[in-house]
Amino acid sequence: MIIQSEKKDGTVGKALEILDLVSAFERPVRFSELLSQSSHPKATLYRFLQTLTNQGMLSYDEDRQTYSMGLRLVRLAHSAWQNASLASLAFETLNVLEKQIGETIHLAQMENGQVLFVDKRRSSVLFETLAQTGRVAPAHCTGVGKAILAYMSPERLERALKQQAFVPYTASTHLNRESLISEFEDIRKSGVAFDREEHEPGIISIAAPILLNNGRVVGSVSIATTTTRHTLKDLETFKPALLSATKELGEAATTWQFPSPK
Amino acid sequence: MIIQSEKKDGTVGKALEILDLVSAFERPVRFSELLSQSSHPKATLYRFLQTLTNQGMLSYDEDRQTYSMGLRLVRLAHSAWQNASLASLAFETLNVLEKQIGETIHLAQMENGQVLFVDKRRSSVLFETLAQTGRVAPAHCTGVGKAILAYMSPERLERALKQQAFVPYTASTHLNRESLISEFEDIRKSGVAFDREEHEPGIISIAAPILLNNGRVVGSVSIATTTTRHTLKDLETFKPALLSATKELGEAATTWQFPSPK
DNA sequence: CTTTTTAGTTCCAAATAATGGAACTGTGTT
DNA sequence: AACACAGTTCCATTATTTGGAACTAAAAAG
Repeated sequence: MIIQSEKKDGTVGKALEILDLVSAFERPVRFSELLSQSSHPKATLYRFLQTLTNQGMLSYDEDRQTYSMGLRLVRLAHSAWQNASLASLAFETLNVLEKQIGETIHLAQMENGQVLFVDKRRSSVLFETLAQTGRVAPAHCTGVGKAILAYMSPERLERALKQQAFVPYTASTHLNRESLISEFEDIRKSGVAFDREEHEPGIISIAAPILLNNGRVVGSVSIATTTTRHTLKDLETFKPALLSATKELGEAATTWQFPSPK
Repeated sequence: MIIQSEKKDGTVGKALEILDLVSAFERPVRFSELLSQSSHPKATLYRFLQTLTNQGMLSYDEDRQTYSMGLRLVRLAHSAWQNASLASLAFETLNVLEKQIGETIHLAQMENGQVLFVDKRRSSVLFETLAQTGRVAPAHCTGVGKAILAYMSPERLERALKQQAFVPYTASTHLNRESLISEFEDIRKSGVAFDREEHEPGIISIAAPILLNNGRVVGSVSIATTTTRHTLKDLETFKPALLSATKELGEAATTWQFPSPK
């Protein structure tokens, strides 16, 4: 879905590419399945899988001869989540917002042109959005994604747009760069981005960027609901609470010296 | 704390070692700090950090010149957590147990000789244990750890014991292999392991292994509390509920063909 | 303001590790 | 028993990693 950056990072880059490959299957996968999806020769792929398994980045089921993602990733990711994501910083603010709003709340950051959810609060168990912590979604068709894109520097934006595949998830999904960009001015004017069922039918959201003092955008927060429960107009009423939360987060991120993305 | 397995896995292994190194700092870290902790020459370490940053496994803060863990790990770990951990499998069972017991519940698996928490339910916010999802703890001084060790095959156990550093966290922590092993027979006889303030003063727990039909242990569940709220005797009363939950999980894991660790 | 120290970055020939075609092994199938 | 197929090992060739040293930029000392 996402157009991969074709950087040359030697052996390490290739190995990590294989992690992405295994991850894409979302289930235990056989050697031959991976081989058919990979450009590497048999022996090369085999050796990579051995190394990664050995290292705990993958796990191998001997009985079924299948590879899946390894638990070492869970350990390493905990560290990332704690020390390099907005999640720890935002914990209390999201608690407050959650209580105040009573709808599903997402905290997202950009990762390689995609939206990465680093926290999620689900007030109602009656509906599930696709998002969970650690999950990714396309940027071009989500509230959180558009809220971030609209505030990016031209260079960052250019890089991010190149990574968008503009997959048409629903009838209202932006289908190309121009259509998407045309929305940005409105977003900057109002300070919020709406997801008008662009990713999932029946799911709408309002999202706002988290901005550092220097103007750089580091992430975004969204309030999501279903069309059966609320209209876009209803979401508008959450705007003050949302903006107050994102303002607080922006200040916290600045104070805590959260890295400004270039 | 953990004795690293000194396997030679070429460039990829070395790169991943550096991820562990950065992770160990638990905060953004400068090049020179890493250099002093690493056996690599300056230029080599420098190149590794570049590659890993480039790949999103680390993130680099240009202003402060510090490295932290990268968000790509969070994305990859989501996949691991969903498809290769007991967490998805155990979700409902833990929900039930949580309601039934009203104490903190942990779901753990082994990762490189350490206990890795793959889910945690905190019924009371009044006390915090060190455990969170993705966090690791030593095996030799935790209920979840001992419950797993006691049921391991001799070969697995030997490997795991070699990785124990026997750090004395409290006065009751097992200080050597023999002391630890001497407890295993009791654990197997009763089916549960107790943490008698061996990891954190004031924190006790009862834990039980999750066993596949073929007898292999894949993880464990614990119920933890504080000494101010309960005694070890009180924990004993949770035993039936705990064992019923782990039995259910063992059956589920067998049915769903959860990989048997060798 | 100049010198010195320290931290981070680049370079390149030598050393080492990755590569992949082909041969091999083991399991299941006709 | 012969075959097909998935997975594994081998090893000479090729390409990448390696790290000492030189370099640059920024900070501290004089």
